Amino acid sequence: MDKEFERKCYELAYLIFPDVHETVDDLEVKYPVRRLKEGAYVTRFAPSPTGFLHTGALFMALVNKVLAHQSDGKFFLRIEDTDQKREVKGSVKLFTEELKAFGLEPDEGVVAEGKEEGYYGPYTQSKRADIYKICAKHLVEKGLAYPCFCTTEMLQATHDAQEKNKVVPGYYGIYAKCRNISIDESIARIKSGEKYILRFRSSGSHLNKTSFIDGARGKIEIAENDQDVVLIKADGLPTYHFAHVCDDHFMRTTHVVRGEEWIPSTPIHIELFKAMGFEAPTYIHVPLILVKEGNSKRKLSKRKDKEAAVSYFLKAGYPTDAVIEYLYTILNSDYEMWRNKNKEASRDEFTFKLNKMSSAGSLLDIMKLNDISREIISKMTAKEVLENVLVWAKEEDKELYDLISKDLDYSLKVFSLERENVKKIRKDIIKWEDIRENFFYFFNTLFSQDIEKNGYNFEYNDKITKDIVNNVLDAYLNSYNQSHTKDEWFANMKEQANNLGFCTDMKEYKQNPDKYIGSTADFATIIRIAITNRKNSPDIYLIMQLLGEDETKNRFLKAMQS
RNA sequence: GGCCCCUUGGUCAAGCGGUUAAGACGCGGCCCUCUCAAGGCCGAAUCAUGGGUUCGAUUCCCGUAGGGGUCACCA
Repeated sequence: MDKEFERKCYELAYLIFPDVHETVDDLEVKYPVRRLKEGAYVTRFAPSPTGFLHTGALFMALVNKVLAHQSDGKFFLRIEDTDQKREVKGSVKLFTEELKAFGLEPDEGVVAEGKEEGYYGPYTQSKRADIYKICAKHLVEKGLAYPCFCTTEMLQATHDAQEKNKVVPGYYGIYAKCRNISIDESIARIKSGEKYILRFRSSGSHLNKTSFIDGARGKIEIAENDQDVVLIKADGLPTYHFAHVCDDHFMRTTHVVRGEEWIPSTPIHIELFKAMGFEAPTYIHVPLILVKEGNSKRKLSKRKDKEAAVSYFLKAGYPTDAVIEYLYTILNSDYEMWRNKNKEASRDEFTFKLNKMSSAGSLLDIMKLNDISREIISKMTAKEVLENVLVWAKEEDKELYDLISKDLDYSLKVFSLERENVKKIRKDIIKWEDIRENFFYFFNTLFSQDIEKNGYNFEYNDKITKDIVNNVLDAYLNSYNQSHTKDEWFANMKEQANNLGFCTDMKEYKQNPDKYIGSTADFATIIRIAITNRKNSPDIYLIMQLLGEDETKNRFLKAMQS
């Protein structure tokens, strides 16, 4: 009887997979266990090519890479393209380029569009059909997989009835209609050309509990799987569940890092690994990155949140290093502490610990990222800033790129402003996008554009009238001397201010504001606006030195004529 | 709804039975100052809730609430 059943299973397997001659054992030989140092992690990043790289995915890739590299292991990239309907072309190119931009390029696998490296490939699921067939055939032979002839409508009807009767929905037990079809009948129906898919024959029960040790969370207890999940879809490609098992076994993945949304389906995977006779990897479920909406939190959504796409950070010009540094702070709870003690150290010196990984979802904190980014940029030399800005502007702000690259020596001086040879480095750039607003007045074209668009923003009031402004500018222009030192320059400004009725003693001014037109600060503000058309700016002395005497004087004249 | 995960200030969080409950970002104030950014100093702000266990609970156990996830021939 058993022998007879076994024979029939083989017959069915042969009928379904007439062209498959290799066996699972052949694959074991073809993809041998990796020869790596004891304790080395083999991890992977396995996105679906659906159009854009999600910020949460970047986080996942980071965890994977850090774990692998910290243990002298391997980190590979696999493309999970078994859902052809959702596939967006160009995704692979985008993913590989963006990962590279953040320093998260894989050691193995899909390294660029149309380019794979490594001995465990192919690393694109749609090219692995043969492997899945071999594995599926193996299960059919063992009686652990069977053809299912149910139509989508039938499945839907069952599902609805289950919902109505408040029983656990799904394809299992008595609801698994095709599970008990005899092999003879299955063979006959397949031969007659009836359409079918392949399902797993689960031996579990949701009444029983099973558990697994999550690498970050510890023991997780959960109901056993009893669903006869689909293994091979009508299009001949495997479902995620089956592909995951076949791929991660034969790619010899040791640790699967994935989002916590996968916890509920882990029992399926564990049962599948067991059915195939494979050892399951260690699962590490990481929290989702959330965003605040009203009083609650939700997953970063690509439709609502621009930050959900990694490309946002690239476009805005955040140094990729800043984004990674920020991600580290939510990756390991003691990272910030470590960073404060080791300000100059490389991140590679930090030991990432799985048990220090937060298990609650974190809110994406743009303010924090901004702070980190500002700090990182403040540590760059003018030359580094220039190089970074050029790379960014070339892609994102062509006009700015042309202006900056026209006179590199001048641009370098501009970026040196309050950056080099100073005690206190200016910290007002968060991302390269900010460069335009912070430095536009150094470029005549942009300065003129600004005046044209906004006019001068002198803040006239009862005391500071248009006449006063013109008097200030006139007096200042006439006394202006480009060769003044900073002290001479300041002394001169005070003198001019004093002559026109401004108070040059702040304490005195605060006590008797009515006696004066304004203070030195007000006087300086008028000068500042003439030069930059902004109320706030870095040291105006330095700005005028950089602009040069002619341009400085031009700007005073221009302001007076307005 | 079933099942699972999570819960310390606005945010990221340290804490592992006894603490004035760290630190960082953000916020407020003051100082410095030609303005801004920065910097210095100071400050406000947290253990979701109810029961246990204990001499003592933020910490251990149970329940409740809240948030999130998941229940496809998607991944």
